[in-house]
Amino acid sequence: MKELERRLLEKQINLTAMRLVVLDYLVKQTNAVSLTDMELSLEKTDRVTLYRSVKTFEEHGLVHRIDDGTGVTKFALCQPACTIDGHHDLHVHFYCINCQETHCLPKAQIPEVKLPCGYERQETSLLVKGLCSECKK
Amino acid sequence: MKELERRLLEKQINLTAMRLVVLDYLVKQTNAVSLTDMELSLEKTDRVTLYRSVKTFEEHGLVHRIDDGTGVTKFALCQPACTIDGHHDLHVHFYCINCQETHCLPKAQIPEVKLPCGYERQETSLLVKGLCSECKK
DNA sequence: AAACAACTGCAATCGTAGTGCATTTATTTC
DNA sequence: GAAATAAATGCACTACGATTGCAGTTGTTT
Repeated sequence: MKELERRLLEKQINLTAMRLVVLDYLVKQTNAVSLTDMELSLEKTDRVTLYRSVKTFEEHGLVHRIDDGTGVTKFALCQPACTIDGHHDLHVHFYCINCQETHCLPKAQIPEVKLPCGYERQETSLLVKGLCSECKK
Repeated sequence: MKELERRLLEKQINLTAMRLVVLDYLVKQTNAVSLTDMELSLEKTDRVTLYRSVKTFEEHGLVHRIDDGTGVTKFALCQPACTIDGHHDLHVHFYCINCQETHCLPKAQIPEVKLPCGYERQETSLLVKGLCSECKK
């Protein structure tokens, strides 16, 4: 359990029982999860508390939010490079239209995009929809 | 006005007064628009009818939906290549965090992305957030 | 003109995001 | 260690976009 505490402190997030539970849940996931996913999986938790816990995590660079086009925001743990100063990981996200799961593809980096003159980039997100390797079989 | 009618018929969309009004509005926009935008701009229109009109347009490859991360779906006219069989245009979308407008960048094509083994791509979307050329000044 | 299909508009529902506030828990200060 | 203060939590409630059901309307076909 010390590992979880270390991860929170490392990002300057105060330790609470709730946050440890949420982080514990997140590290066990292989997919991005929604608030509803968390709410259903974690007993006796309040949705708003989850909402704010995850928001805190996001602000401190511990998780990132993923918009997979379903209209429901999902969350996943960040790579270590993300800090309170910003999310520095530029990986692709994949949404499987069959199993409806959303994965991070850390090995697929978002390529450079040429913007029209005068435009300034601050964030980039790339979402691929299709069939994941499991559903493709 | 014949031009608008032609565009609908070309995509096998039945002509109605409502649809002509919606299409007329869309061709005049330089940004992607939300249902609420349309609702406020077009007098005496019902949100649901707009919803269904745009949905029909989308299904017939006349408009595409854009998820700009704001949680509100936006719509914009497609390039001619889009048909009832799918949307074939792979341009980048840009969301300006200052003016909060969303543009299509037809000249910025989405680069090829290498997926992990076994994954099958069906759609790709790329969103850049930052400052548009107007707001950068 | 009757029959049918397509379209429209109102009412209502659903689900997620988000806020306000009172209570609890943790931390600091004396 | 107790009071004061700050942070975190949980409940109630609001806001809003997306979507469906259904009845009424319009348009088409025969």
